[in-house]
Amino acid sequence: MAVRHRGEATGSVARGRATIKDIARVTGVSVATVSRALRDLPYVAPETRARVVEAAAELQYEAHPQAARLVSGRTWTIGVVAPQFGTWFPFRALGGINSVFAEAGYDVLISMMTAPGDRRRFLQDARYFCRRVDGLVLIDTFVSVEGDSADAFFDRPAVAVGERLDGASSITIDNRSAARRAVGHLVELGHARIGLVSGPPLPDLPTPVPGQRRLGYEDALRAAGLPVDPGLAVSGEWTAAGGAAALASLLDGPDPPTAVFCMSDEMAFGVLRAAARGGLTVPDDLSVVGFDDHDLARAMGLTTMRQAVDEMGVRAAETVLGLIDGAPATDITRDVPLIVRETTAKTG
Amino acid sequence: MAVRHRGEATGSVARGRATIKDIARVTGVSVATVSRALRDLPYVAPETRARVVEAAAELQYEAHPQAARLVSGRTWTIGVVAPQFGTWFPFRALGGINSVFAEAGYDVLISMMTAPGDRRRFLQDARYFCRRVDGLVLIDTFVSVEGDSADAFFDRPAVAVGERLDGASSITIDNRSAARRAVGHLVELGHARIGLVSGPPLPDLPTPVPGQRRLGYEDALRAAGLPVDPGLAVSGEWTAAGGAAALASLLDGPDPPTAVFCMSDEMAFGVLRAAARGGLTVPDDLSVVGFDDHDLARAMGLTTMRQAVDEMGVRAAETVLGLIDGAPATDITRDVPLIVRETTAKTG
DNA sequence: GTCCAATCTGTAAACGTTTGCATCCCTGGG
DNA sequence: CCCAGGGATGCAAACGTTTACAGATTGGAC
Repeated sequence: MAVRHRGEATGSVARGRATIKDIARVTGVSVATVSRALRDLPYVAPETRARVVEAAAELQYEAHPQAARLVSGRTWTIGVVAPQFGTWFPFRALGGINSVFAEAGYDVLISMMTAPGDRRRFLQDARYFCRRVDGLVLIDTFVSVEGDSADAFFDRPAVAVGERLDGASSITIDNRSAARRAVGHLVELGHARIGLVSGPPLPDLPTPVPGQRRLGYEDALRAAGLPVDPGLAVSGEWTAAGGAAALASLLDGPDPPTAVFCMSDEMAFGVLRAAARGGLTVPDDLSVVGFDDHDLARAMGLTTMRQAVDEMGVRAAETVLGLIDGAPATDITRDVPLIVRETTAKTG
Repeated sequence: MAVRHRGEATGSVARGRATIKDIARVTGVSVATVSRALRDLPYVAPETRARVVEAAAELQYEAHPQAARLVSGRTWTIGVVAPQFGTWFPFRALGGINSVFAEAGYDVLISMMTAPGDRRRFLQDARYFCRRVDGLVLIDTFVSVEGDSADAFFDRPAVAVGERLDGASSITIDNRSAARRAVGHLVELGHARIGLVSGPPLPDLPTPVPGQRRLGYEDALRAAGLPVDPGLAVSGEWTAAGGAAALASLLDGPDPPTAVFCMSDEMAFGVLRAAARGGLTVPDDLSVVGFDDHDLARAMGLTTMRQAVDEMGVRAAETVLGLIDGAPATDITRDVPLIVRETTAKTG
């Protein structure tokens, strides 16, 4: 239990604070008028407003948000929940999300799912978390609330990024089609044995993403009349280390691939590194295509599928703002362009 | 101006909420007793507490944080401010910070400085931001508040990570000594011409970090009796692209270095890439040492100075918690061990 | 049996805003 | 001259808790 007794003395000493009451006394108007003047509401005489504003500055008045929140019911805060703020995707999205809300005058509260897949604790915490926010952005959360749809459960406008969630708006990509195009690119270059470096399989994480991308991979092979060899698909952690290990096991096989499609750029970086250590030259001996357009992908010359995560964050934030203003729910599917760089080439 | 009128109707419909008053009515005790029972305060009969807890569960009671905050004065929220949540360092720290506060029952509010160096706007916003939090973590913020020390300005316990701030606690590293050891490692390997790939010079960002690291670099050279050649020091963006550009200019010179010390791993990645494109083999033709121990450094085999950023975040968070409980301010300087991997070797 | 302290509970006053309603004043149209 | 209407303001009731204080009840020590 994270409950603490609230009464303890604190080390900090609060300096005397001015309240709207003080401003009212100084200017000789009522607190109601002060409140209205400070918020630019109509029905305040310009001259009165000026006096109030001046007095507020004079007294170094700083609004007390908690009080306003209590009565108005709005918290002017948005919650962002992500499985863990340690991986590239949610972090990058957070940047975009934050910029929009900051501009709109909202605070951003973050909540991390303690452990990926710890759904019970998440749902328990989520209930309380919601109370403090006007809206929610769910990044890669993949919670489905049995019975309840998301909006009923959270009782707040919510938008999911990277997933589709029942009862919430969403910003997603078509993972299957993107994967198909990534692998299609390799096919066009003449590759016939194309490996798949996949993220962890379903049971570990309740996300449909790896499954969809795998389907896209198979789609592309079938479309080209190529066989789908299960021996060419390996999975591992969503990290560079995972990618390196995956490639090692691929190269161990009897008939190694001439190209690989990686489900994330971080895995691709590991693949690149493992290839170099194994004496393979990229792209001459091995073509590699990643997924994400990670910050380092450009510098690495990695061919990849661009998932503009920060923009997805921006769109998600804008959608939340819209929902708060009463706009209907929407599902946005974003394009995922292929960015050809230097890790893919025609087969020799 | 980010001021909005608060009165607008929202799209969401609040479901009927139970308050402690309802619980009081149902159980037949007073609200005071309910409040005490729910918070595990002493002087509540066990049987009463049980009834209250049961009723709360029955009514699906969810506490209303705003109200509690108003009267108790504590917000149970911590503010984290960073220059921009787009770079690796603050992001990584955020992970550690968040985990500690989540465990301790605090919310984490984030605030991004809109533009690096936009001090005026930051200070203006900061005042209001403070009011909503019980404590602050300042990541790489490098604000100095003229006249006021940080604790007086914020009027809240504050700890800085990555910098030392007047009037705040801090979690820092000794940048000069770390750089000296990094370059010392290269010296020990027999390198005599050692390049420096530096972050942007001072005027761009009010941080002493690049300056300190440069001093450490020079220390190491002088200690080894090597000349300090200004032509061997180039600076660029803190990114892989910046690193790549820096190396290119270094290789352009009349007498290129056999080793380089990079002020960040991301720059080092760019250097690695540029070296490969330039036909240089690492570490045979060029030794490279980075700084940070970025997530990808291990997978890249990069020799680097380990700055365990997530742990720094953890320590920072713990320090804030301590300050809130009245502990005295502290300045922690963390070790920065050299991690030797595969990008450094003896000169041929 | 008295008294004191400790335990338990209730009453009511905060906390600093927002907001519905009432009031007052002024202007202009009839 | 009267009245309608709207602008400007004030009054006071919320909002949902926490907490100082005061009672009430016990149990044990004298």
